[in-house]
Amino acid sequence: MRKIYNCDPGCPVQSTLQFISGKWKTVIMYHLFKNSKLRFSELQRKLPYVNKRMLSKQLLELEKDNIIHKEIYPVVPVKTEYTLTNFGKSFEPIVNAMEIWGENFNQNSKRDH
Amino acid sequence: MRKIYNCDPGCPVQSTLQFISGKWKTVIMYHLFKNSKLRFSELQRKLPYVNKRMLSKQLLELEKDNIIHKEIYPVVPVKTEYTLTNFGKSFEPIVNAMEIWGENFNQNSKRDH
DNA sequence: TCACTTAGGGACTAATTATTCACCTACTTT
DNA sequence: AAAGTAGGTGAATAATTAGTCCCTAAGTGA
Repeated sequence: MRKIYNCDPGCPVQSTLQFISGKWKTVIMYHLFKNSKLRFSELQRKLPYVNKRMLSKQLLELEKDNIIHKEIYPVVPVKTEYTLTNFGKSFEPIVNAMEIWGENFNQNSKRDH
Repeated sequence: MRKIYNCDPGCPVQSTLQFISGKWKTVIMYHLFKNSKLRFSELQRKLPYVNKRMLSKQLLELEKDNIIHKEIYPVVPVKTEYTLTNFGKSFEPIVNAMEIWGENFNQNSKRDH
């Protein structure tokens, strides 16, 4: 279980971190911003370094926090689809800023090498 | 030791996370953006829920990653000052976005209650 | 009938992070 | 001489995260 820190009322960054701290959450959200709808196996392919147990756990937490929505289709074999909720979408500026920073960094690393 | 994940080359968010994941890093950076220069004890006061061992470790990592700069004044008792490097400052859009999101969230929580 | 499919869950262990607590330096104040 | 100060560090422990391996459901195709 995640511990929710009793944030210093003056610290908005802390409030934000409650939801998105964790190593994979923003990455998952990033892929959902890019694709809007992804199946479990598609997410697995996009995050090959995260094993499925972990991925599953992170998705559960994101769902519990109402950041993503899971739709289960009772077909065989079963199919699931994950989408961002409106609440989840409110994190877009943050994920965007992270994306931009990372792209820049990757560019510079390539050049400097 | 932090593990640096061999990022999927296509995942800029991962690149970003290498530097700022961790529970307190962005909070520390946030305070340094607000104040530009802070002593160890001032940071302690701003993050009362983080003990100083942890604070010290996070500061060390941030310094190692060249995100902050530490200036030691050899007076008695010793005095230190932390500032953001230029590299550290490049994270401003991210920390800003987190600040804005958190402020909004705090506002809404207040209203909804 | 056997194997294969997708999307996980359960039990367990390993690795990493966070936290506590006591201790240090080198001088100043009481 | 004892206590206080700022800014830490080391050892030990607690808590959290990550990873492995095996299991299930309910068809489909060979």
